[in-house]
Amino acid sequence: MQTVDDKITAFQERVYSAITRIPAGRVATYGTIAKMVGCGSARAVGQALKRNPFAPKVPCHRVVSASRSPGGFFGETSEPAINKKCLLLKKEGVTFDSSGRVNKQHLLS
DNA sequence: ACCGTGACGGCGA
DNA sequence: TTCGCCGCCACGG
Repeated sequence: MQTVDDKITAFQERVYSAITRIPAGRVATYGTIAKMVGCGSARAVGQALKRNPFAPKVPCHRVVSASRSPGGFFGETSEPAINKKCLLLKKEGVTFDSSGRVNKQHLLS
């Protein structure tokens, strides 16, 4: 990955790489990604994602919380940002329940 | 080098 | 089932 010369740690690059593996119409939880990169903390993944310098390259919108909550979007947990994220997922074929939570059937292992 | 913060997760009330 | 608290990891100041 050398699209930009941003200086990021190997950990972040690792996280981005894992997220890139997520197919459209599917979503993964921060915890799952954490395990992928060999980390036991989903928080660390969130930190890396919020810094995501590869915005369109890395589909961060396909990453949700284990509670099936949308999570955040570009460092913003506000309604508008989340709304945009959910809209993108819906576009990819992801469905949500009445509570606004992602259906687990879309969860990637 | 140290402390505080944060797109979370799991357990308990 | 929902709300709250504590715990983990990595990063910025």
